Amino acid sequence: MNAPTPVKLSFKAQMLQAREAAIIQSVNRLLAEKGFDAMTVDEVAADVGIAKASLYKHFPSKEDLACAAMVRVMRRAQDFLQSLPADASPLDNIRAVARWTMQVQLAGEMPSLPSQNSSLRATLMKSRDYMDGLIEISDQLGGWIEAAQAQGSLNPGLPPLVVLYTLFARACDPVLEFLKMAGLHTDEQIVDLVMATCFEGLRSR
Amino acid sequence: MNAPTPVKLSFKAQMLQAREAAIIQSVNRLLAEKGFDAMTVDEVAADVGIAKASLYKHFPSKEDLACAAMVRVMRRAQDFLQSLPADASPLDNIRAVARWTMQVQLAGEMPSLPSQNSSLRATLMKSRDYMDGLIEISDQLGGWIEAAQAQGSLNPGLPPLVVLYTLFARACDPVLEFLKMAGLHTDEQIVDLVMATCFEGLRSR
DNA sequence: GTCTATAGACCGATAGAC
DNA sequence: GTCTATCGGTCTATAGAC
Repeated sequence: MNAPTPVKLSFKAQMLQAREAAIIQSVNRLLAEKGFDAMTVDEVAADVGIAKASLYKHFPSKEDLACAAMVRVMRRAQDFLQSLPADASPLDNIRAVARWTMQVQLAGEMPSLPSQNSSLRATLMKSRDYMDGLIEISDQLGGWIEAAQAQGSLNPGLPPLVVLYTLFARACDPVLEFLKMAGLHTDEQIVDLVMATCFEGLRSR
Repeated sequence: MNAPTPVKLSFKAQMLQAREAAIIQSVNRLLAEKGFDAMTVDEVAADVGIAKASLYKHFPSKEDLACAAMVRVMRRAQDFLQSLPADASPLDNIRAVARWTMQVQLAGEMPSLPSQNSSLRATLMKSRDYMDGLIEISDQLGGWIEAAQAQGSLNPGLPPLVVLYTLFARACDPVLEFLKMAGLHTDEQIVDLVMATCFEGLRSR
């Protein structure tokens, strides 16, 4: 066996990477519009335009497909976090993240997983990419939350964990979908309205 | 065929009703703890302690089982609405309903349905009991929302529909489940915290 | 000519329906 | 208790790159 030249290797790797990206994009879209249970592996293969067996060359199970999609959105979230201006206030950063999350969901690009599926949970927990991303995002947000509370722009009476979970929950808030179905507001108006209920609350100020 | 005596009919009806109540209670519990997709009809039959065929005597499909559970919680909600003191303020009533909804969810008695399943949606929409209950609850809450906004206790800048959907969404808020898993707070504390984020918002007042 | 990746048939299990 | 459909996962023959 000859050692493959760097060029050859890079080309093959590029091919693999490109295809994997296409797979993950399809999975992401299908997870967003149908959810994990309703999404079938055959469907994914058909959507990508490859055979099912080829899928299994890349990902050993349906759970791993979903996991890859989750890792992808988390990477996107991390990229967004890094793109925020360094001189912005903690509250502005937190608001920007919440807004971004809702925009992704309204754009139909937020994969939705059932929170009860245990085999899926196990796969996610075993994935270093997923867990590392989750922890890094949580740490980043956690720091901003505590800073915002210290300077009084976020309610200091709330445990930071409650604030963190409340922000995460915006990624799967059914209110966005319901308001979109109602058809009375543009996507941007919907985001503004839910941002208001989230940060200002339902009561008058 | 003899015409059945009133006593006999009432007895038979009672039996049917009792069994149906048992079925719906099992379905409700299973829907709450596993969700619609993960719940199997065999499981329901085993839980009730009857044959699967008997289930189909009562409910023609899995979707109808779920629908019956939804009608049940809606009845419970309507009963709760009627139990509220007549002299309470609109805001107090709204808060009481939100609190009740979260308590039901934390007690593991809130059936959770996938919002994307179209055959399930179709079954719900066709059910007069479900739709009537939903409309009645929405009307009741809608009246309180507008009254609360008129007297300035709820933010009048929010469309009433947004407030209504935000309240409904508390029935499936994943923050409750996450906080419960974290194990740092009692159920009552969790409800208080989420009530605070919902009505007062994340920002300081 | 060899070797890899693919396409598409195929299998076993499971769940809904009757 | 059976029947059928579907889905996750596997197997094999083949096409094409080198």
